[in-house]
Amino acid sequence: MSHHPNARTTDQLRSFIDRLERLRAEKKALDGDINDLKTEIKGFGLNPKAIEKIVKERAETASQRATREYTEEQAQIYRAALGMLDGTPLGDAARERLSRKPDEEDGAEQPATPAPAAITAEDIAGARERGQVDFAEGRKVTENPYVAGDPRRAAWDEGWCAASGSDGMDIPAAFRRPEKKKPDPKDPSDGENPGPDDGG
Amino acid sequence: MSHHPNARTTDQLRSFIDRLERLRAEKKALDGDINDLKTEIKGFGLNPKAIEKIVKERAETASQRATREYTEEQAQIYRAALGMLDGTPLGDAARERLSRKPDEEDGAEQPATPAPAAITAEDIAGARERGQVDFAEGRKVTENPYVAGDPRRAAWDEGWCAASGSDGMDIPAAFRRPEKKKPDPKDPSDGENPGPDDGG
Amino acid sequence: MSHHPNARTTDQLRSFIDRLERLRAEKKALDGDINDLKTEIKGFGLNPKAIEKIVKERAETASQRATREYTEEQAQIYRAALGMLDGTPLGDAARERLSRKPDEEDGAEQPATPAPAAITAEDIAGARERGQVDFAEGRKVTENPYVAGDPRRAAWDEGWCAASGSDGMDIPAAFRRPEKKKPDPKDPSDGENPGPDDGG
Amino acid sequence: MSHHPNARTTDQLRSFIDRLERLRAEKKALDGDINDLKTEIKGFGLNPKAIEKIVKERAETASQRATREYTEEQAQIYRAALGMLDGTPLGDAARERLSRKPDEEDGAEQPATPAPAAITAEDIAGARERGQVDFAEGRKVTENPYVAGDPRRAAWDEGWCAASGSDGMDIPAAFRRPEKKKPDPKDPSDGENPGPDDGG
DNA sequence: AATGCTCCAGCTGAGC
DNA sequence: GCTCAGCTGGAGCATT
Repeated sequence: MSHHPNARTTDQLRSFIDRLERLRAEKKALDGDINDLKTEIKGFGLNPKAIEKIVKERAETASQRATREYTEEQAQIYRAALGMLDGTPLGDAARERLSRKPDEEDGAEQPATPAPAAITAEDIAGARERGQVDFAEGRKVTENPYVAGDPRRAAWDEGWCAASGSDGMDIPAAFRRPEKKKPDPKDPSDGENPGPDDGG
Repeated sequence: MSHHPNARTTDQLRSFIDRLERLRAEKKALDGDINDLKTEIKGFGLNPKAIEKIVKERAETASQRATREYTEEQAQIYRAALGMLDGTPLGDAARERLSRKPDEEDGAEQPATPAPAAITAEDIAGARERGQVDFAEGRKVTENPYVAGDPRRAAWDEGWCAASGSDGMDIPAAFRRPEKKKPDPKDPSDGENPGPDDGG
Repeated sequence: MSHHPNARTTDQLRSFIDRLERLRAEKKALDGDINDLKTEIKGFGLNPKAIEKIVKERAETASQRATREYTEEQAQIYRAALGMLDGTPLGDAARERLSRKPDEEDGAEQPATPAPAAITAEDIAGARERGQVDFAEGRKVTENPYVAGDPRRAAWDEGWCAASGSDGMDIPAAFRRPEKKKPDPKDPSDGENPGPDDGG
Repeated sequence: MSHHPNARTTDQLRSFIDRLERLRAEKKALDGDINDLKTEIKGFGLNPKAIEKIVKERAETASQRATREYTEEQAQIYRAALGMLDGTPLGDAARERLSRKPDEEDGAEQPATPAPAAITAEDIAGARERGQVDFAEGRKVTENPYVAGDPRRAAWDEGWCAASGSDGMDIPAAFRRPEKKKPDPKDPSDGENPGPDDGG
């Protein structure tokens, strides 16, 4: 007993507790940092929630993303069936899905995107460039020349946005979150263009 | 003490506990019912998750919906700026938002939807009907004649889906959830058309 | 098309949604009821949180209870080892646990409670009765004659409490929750007898 | 436009996203570390859940602790009233609370702990030492000479445990978590000394 | 600003 | 052995 060789157990216990507490503290600190960052984002005029959404998406694995999108497609199909499609037409994926014959169901890796046939990567790049040009020439973002379902449509969008982001304005208006002008919660001018009641 | 007028307190206590337990039990029972329902849905070949999504949306208040959509718009704008728009072009709302002049920011209730100018409720109804006809004539869902951004586009979609839902097939293929054909999780043929790994 | 035999799918979809919404609504209603009940309890002068605790305990299975208590014992032993035992001496179970020889660990169902040897159910009943008598004779609840670790101690407690509950006062003082006399959160007279800041 | 001074907005956006992702990653890493630690604890023969409990307690503010203990007291009183006191006699605080006159309710900072009158810090220290001595002399932990309610009781416990922790055994048996010897869930020898079904 | 509630993710025990 | 449902703890949100 002179040299209690295992007050060690108690020491270990103490050490475990210390380590646990330290780890929890670090986690808490990170929470603080994240909050600070969100504040900074808000202060900069951007929308933290939207950014978080993007971060979450980027964190998804391929299969998670697939599942999520797949579910969303089905939801859209159901909405259409129920007559709930309210100004948000079917997405491309849902559209493509509906156009399949029953027996070519999933698995069967057929051409997939039905129409665009001959669209190449260059076409895409071209569309992007054209979006930039169109912006420079004063066309509006609503004047995308490509039809929905055409992959070039998104590319043109990107080009237009890219150009619009480098035009000298400090923050493009649409990027900014509108001022918190406490909108009367009783009349959200429902359905028109709401703007936020920032907390949901 | 013959008539302890307030063993009542203890009785009350007991009663409170009983009531609480009963309520909690009922809640638990409902959880069970919901699970059963989901099983039934799955058994019927529909996707419970997608249905839940719809239910949730329908439960939203106008302002919640507004906020959610608004956040999504901004996220899309950010994605465009980052070059992440991957085949999913800008939604109408985001597009409309980007087309505004900085000074007509939100609040100012100007015409809102920019272009469609003269589109009336009748036009919408007509588009819906045309969707039904087009389905009957064998056109594909991808052949929606209306341009994105045009509200008639969604109406046509609805019409097409409504018609396609009453054509005699028992469950339209696209409604069904594909068989659980254990997709190799290593190769979700990412981006193509995944189908689900239903649990996510 | 005259007799779309399977607008049934859409009908089913609609029905599923209805049922889901109904179930969720019922659940929500129950939440409301529970809240009302808590309000009622508070209004009656009892402590809803404490009651919830009891309800939760009663809902536990034997094995859950066993596990919970076992964990608590170990926590107590650890606390003792760390010198954290702050006026809350070791519980009986922990005490009993510490007194075992290593090799008679658990499983081995030996006499278990070490000392009380000859205490019978009648002794317990007697102790309970004595608690009632002692209350009637004006003894204080702190004057429990049984030593800790003796099962009769709890029985006496129960008897005393039972008697004290039927003495004509409408709600025994200790049952009541003290008025919300906004205690200065800066000086909770920490450690003495705090009373609540009810939310925690 | 030669030096688009505010592709800066997009750059900022990118930066915000990077920072957010980094912070979230660090948090996730910490979760991993915590899990590793728990595994280590388990491997060492100690009970992670019990340790977590201690860590949580230590993290509590004074007022949180006060509230928690207060609620527990009331729960005990209610249990007593309901005849649920199952071998776990009233705690000191509850006992003290019950012994008050209605009008000296809380707030009024009267002597509080009723009896112990003259017990000093030295008495406490003495009791602790005596616990150590008693352990050395072979007394059992159940032979605590102090009556429940007496603060020296806990001190003696601590002393006894401290001594028992340095006696040369590597891990005192009671510290260890028993092996996972799949206890028959039908007969947890409920109420005796259960040992764990570790997860609850 | 603080607290209570709701939702979600991560973990744990059961079942094929 | 792996997946699945259930649960518990934490984070976000609404409210006062």
